[in-house]
Amino acid sequence: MAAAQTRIVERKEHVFCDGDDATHIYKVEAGHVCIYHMLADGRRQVIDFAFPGDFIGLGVVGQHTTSAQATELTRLRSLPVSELHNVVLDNPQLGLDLYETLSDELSSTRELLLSVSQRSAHERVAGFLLALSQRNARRGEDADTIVLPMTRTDIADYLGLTIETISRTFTKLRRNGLIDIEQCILITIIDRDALIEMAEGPSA
Amino acid sequence: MAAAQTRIVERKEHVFCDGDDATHIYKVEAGHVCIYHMLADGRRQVIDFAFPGDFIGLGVVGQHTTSAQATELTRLRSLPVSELHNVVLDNPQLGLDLYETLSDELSSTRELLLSVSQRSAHERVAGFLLALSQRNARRGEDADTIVLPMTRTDIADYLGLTIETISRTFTKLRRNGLIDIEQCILITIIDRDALIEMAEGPSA
DNA sequence: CGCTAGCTTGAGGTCTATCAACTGAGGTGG
DNA sequence: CCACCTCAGTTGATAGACCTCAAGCTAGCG
Repeated sequence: MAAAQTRIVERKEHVFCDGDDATHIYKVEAGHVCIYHMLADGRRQVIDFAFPGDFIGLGVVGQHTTSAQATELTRLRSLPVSELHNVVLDNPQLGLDLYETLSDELSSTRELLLSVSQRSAHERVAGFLLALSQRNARRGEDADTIVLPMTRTDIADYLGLTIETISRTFTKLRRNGLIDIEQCILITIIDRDALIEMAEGPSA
Repeated sequence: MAAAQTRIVERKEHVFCDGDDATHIYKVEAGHVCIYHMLADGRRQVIDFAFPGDFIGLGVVGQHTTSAQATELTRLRSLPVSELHNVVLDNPQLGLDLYETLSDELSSTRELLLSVSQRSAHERVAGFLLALSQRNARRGEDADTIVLPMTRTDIADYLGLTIETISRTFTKLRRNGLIDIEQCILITIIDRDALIEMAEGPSA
């Protein structure tokens, strides 16, 4: 990663846009990035949220087919894809690594597809919170305290719901004592088992 | 592909199952394969339909995370993944090719996600038929005649709808003169423009 | 000829979107 | 320092799309 450079992106600023030439790949160092797809009629599908340590812009050959927008002040490291090609040809193992990274991305997109397609609003929201919690745990942070780095709109477009439904579901979870919410963005998991049960759906 | 072997799979028989070791990759030569994911409570998400010429089993490192079931008598060519690894290490370019293949798969999964998440039942079904039509056209076959190689249940689980909704939507398309249906599986596109308009949704 | 699997059709109910009003926080300018 | 504005979120009422349950139909097959 000799040719890697640091790039700072403001809140709401785009890292790249749909249709841009895919010139770089990026690694998030600090902050968060929202990856999404836009339809002609204004409907939006959020595909992923990139957290510190995550790569974005991978698996793209010509032009980007998604847009990437920082949800807050974000620091990235960028590597030109031309460089990437050279590095891969020199080092075949890296090609396999990229293949595996991409394969992870594929399976997480499938997981999201499954949620959006088959699960109710409650299940999706509960599952979303648990996924964030697990991410915290993996990073050695507190699994029960979640700081949401994205807006309700982002969550809604990610889960295929409306902001009203997200809001109502959060409120219901709070009323039922499963979670606590402070200042909209700080979520504390109180009854994890109930949350898991809700995420898993009716019979399971 | 020196080590490739032919394999015949009966209708309803599985090529591989969720949890199996990913020992081979396959190329469909004749017939059709349905790739899906199963939830504990019986809900199913069909991820893809593999047509002749398509690869299946790519992008998997340890165990399969999906199941693959033939929808009819199907002929495959199989290559052990051990072989694949060797070939890639010998030939770095192939690694990049796999990377690109996988990247196509990722973008088509995202496309499906977009449909399931943001589009109405009518839009999804119309889009599904048009996609099949385009596939025919690409293969030099008649773009207006579609032979469905899968059941209503498969389509429903693919589009995140119920079989009843699929059936009703087909009936409505037929009544409105957009398509013709013979013996459930033979679909003829009559008014392609109207079908495109329906697939694209309200404003677009 | 009866059976099963897959498909169609109908009636009724529910979940979530839509529309709309309200609240609170944060920023800006007078 | 306060008034004003905007943006994000919450809450309520209503409507509609799709699911669920149920019955009937057709084709293939033993």
